[in-house]
Amino acid sequence: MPGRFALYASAEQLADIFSVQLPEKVVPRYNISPSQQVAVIRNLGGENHLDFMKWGLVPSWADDMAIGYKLINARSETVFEKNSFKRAIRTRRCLVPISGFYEWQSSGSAKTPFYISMADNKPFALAGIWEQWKNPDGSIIETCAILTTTPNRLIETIHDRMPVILHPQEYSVWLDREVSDPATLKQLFKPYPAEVMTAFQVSTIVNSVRNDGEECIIKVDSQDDTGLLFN
DNA sequence: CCAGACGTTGTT
DNA sequence: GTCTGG
DNA sequence: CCAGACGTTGTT
DNA sequence: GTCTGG
Repeated sequence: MPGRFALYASAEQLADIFSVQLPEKVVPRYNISPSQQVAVIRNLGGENHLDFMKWGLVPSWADDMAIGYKLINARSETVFEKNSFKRAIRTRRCLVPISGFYEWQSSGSAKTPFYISMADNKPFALAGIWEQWKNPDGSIIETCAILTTTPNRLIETIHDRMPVILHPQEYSVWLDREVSDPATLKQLFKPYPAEVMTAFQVSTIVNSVRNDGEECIIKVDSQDDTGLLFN
């Protein structure tokens, strides 16, 4: 997956880490869901830009935007082969800056949300692709999706997939529109090292997209989903 | 050739 | 637009 | 990803 | 159960 993430870094922090020119003001978000506007970083004209677009990729040939609800993730193993992604992966790649993401651990019918981030709590980048779709009214809609891969040793205890997280030294090649060679890009599709990441259980408050407060990332004890009420 | 799909996750 | 299935 | 709807007619 | 909305 993931199907939910958070971004609460300051514009200054993002400018520093992602070499973004004139970052727009980024409002802290703790529960970013599919179909919502997300921040992405693209390289346009040799400079990195921070833009906002809808999460859920709508290919140029789509009849309507509904398909975007399905295309929030792209498997890195097959992204060069799938009709919906093959054009974007070659020439329209982006970084999706986040503070952390959520994964739900299934046990029988129970689903327990976990918040996963870097141990140093710094923002990092997911590998993303983006598209343009022409609305019948003539407007251009920009959308994006994130790549997934196999989990690392930390995340495999929670879930069987994780997003492709890029190392800072990989940002420039990922954003370089001159690069389109699958072999080169596939080298980036590996699980991020578990040693520098951390995960903890959070309240099911995050289950509802209507909740976008800091309480989404408050740690709760195992077996105690009501942590917020009693802490 | 044309028609129809184009995706992932999770669950069975 | 491009691929798969029939 | 999860939550919530799943519908039409008629009226405003 | 399945689709849509967020």
